[in-house]
Amino acid sequence: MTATAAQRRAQAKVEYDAFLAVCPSRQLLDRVADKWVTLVLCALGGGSDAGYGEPRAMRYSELARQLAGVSQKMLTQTLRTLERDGLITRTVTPTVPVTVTYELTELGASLRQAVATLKIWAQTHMDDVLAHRAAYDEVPGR
Amino acid sequence: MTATAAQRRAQAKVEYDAFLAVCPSRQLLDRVADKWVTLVLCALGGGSDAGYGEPRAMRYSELARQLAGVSQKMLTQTLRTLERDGLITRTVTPTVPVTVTYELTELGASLRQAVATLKIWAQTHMDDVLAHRAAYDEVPGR
DNA sequence: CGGAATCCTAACCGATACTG
DNA sequence: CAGTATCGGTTAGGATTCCG
Repeated sequence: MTATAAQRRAQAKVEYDAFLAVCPSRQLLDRVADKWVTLVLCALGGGSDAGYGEPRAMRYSELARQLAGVSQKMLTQTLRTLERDGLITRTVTPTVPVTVTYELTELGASLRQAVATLKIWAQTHMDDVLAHRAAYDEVPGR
Repeated sequence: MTATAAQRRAQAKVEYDAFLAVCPSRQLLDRVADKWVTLVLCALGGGSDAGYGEPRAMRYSELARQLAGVSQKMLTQTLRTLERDGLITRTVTPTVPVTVTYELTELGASLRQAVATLKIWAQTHMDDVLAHRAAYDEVPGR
């Protein structure tokens, strides 16, 4: 007996998943998708979400203060993955107590620029989206 | 007794969370973050992840076939939120059995363009990222 | 100060079954 | 064909505690 329809579908799914796993866009999106990734990028980029300054190095505790909502677990985790991906650098200065600073790499800065274009879109069109959303929610039967 | 340090931190967190909740960039990112949102946008945009065609209407089952990994629950859910946000339209044709087609709106098409810039970045820099990642993983003690 | 390790809950999501 | 409804497993992520 040859493959059933269900088996063929399962196979297609596996292949598609494998494709997505190595798709560069997908990998990037998975990074950017993370709430704290973009916020850290922003903070190190020298601006809060509005307004831009010069990129600058920040200490762990500075970041924790600026991103008020983050747990230290998520902050550490986020910083690790960003370091691993070469988007930021981690510098340990052996003072007492120890001082750790984080800074955008060139690669990280360029990613921040790319993400900024999404921000532009958001500022231009997000009120449209919200209007549609409100209109949609007006209709009772759904 | 006035507010403790812990209380002040908690307060800051609440305010920051509230800020993020209404931040347009954040709201957009939360949408784009969704794995299937970008893939549906892409499919309706007429291209798989590589290559572009003309935007075109697609039926529910066509989408399900092209996005091989998606469960019908996630597909429906994704389509609903996109429709709610005015990014796609849903058209029901009362044939027997019923035919439903989805199509990008102008707004949706423009978002797809914006996301495409991220794709450019990915194609340009993602191998750098992967190289950093591999180098980082080489070092045993972490 | 800058973490690492542990526990625990909320949500997400897939699989399955049923419907107009 | 194009969904809706329900159940259950997985897991992301917060709170807490401890360490160099």
